[in-house]
Amino acid sequence: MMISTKGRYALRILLDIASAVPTTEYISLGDVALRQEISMKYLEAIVATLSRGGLVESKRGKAGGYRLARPAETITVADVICSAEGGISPVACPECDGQSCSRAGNCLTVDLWRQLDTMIERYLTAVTLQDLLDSRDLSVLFQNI
Amino acid sequence: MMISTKGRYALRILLDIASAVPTTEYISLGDVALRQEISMKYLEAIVATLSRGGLVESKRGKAGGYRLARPAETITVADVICSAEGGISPVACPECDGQSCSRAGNCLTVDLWRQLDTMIERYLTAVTLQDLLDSRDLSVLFQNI
DNA sequence: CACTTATCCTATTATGTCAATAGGAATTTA
DNA sequence: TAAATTCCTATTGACATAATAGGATAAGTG
Repeated sequence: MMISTKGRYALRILLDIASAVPTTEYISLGDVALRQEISMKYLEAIVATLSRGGLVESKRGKAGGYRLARPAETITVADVICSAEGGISPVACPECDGQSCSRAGNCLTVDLWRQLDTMIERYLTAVTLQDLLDSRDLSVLFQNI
Repeated sequence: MMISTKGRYALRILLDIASAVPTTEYISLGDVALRQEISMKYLEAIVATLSRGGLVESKRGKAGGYRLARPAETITVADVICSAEGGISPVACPECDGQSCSRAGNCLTVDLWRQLDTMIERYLTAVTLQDLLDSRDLSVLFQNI
């Protein structure tokens, strides 16, 4: 789980779309496919989930396409990954939720994974699409978390 | 990739072994299996990689088993995950290494994933088996990174 | 020397998710 | 009507993970 091709592609796709000069313009997946060298069909599948997640708006038919549903400053990388992959947590931790946690030995690790989750989520929430578009130095954000 | 069952189990196994009262004692996988409720055979597979990674020492035959190869203070969670899963990076990033990075659009994301890797690795390197055994408050370590 | 308890070694299977593709239906514009 | 595009449902292939199986080797014990 965590960050697979789907998530990485989703981010690239959104950055591509967000680069449109009037941000109100609709970008077709055909154009994105050419620029990003990802197959149309796969793009469709990924964008569908982004659309369901409310990150992009679509317009069908000729001269249709996709555009961001919100300003790039308000869309975080966490939003993108969550939407594309249905979650961020790097640890699918069955021990955490429920009964099996009764064993004392396990619970030594629960806090570790929780803390890790928190950390990753904070970081990815701190970075927006606009930050990436501006090629901002992320190590600054990294310090401030 | 990232942290799968194998990695989580590996950590639990090592903590179990590390809990032995004289730390020089050899703990059999049979005992670990009972306490951790993991099948012997699966344990064997996981411990084999930990052994190859130099984290545990074994003793064969009757009254044999496993013990830590180094003090628990010197074994980090990063060591364990690396050994069990062959790496930590949550992003298998083919864009990062090599030719396809020529496209400018992609490179907006490379720094993000690098930074994330660094962050996770630092955190998991900051936590040792002993920290977990002591049930130390990890949020303190978390702040100091 | 047997016997028992272990680790070790090499396969194999089953499951599931990911990555990618395929074909066509619905919609909008010109 | 025609072209371009999003939408919808299904399917496939490949691969990694999770787990199991059977036996070989080693070491202690009576």
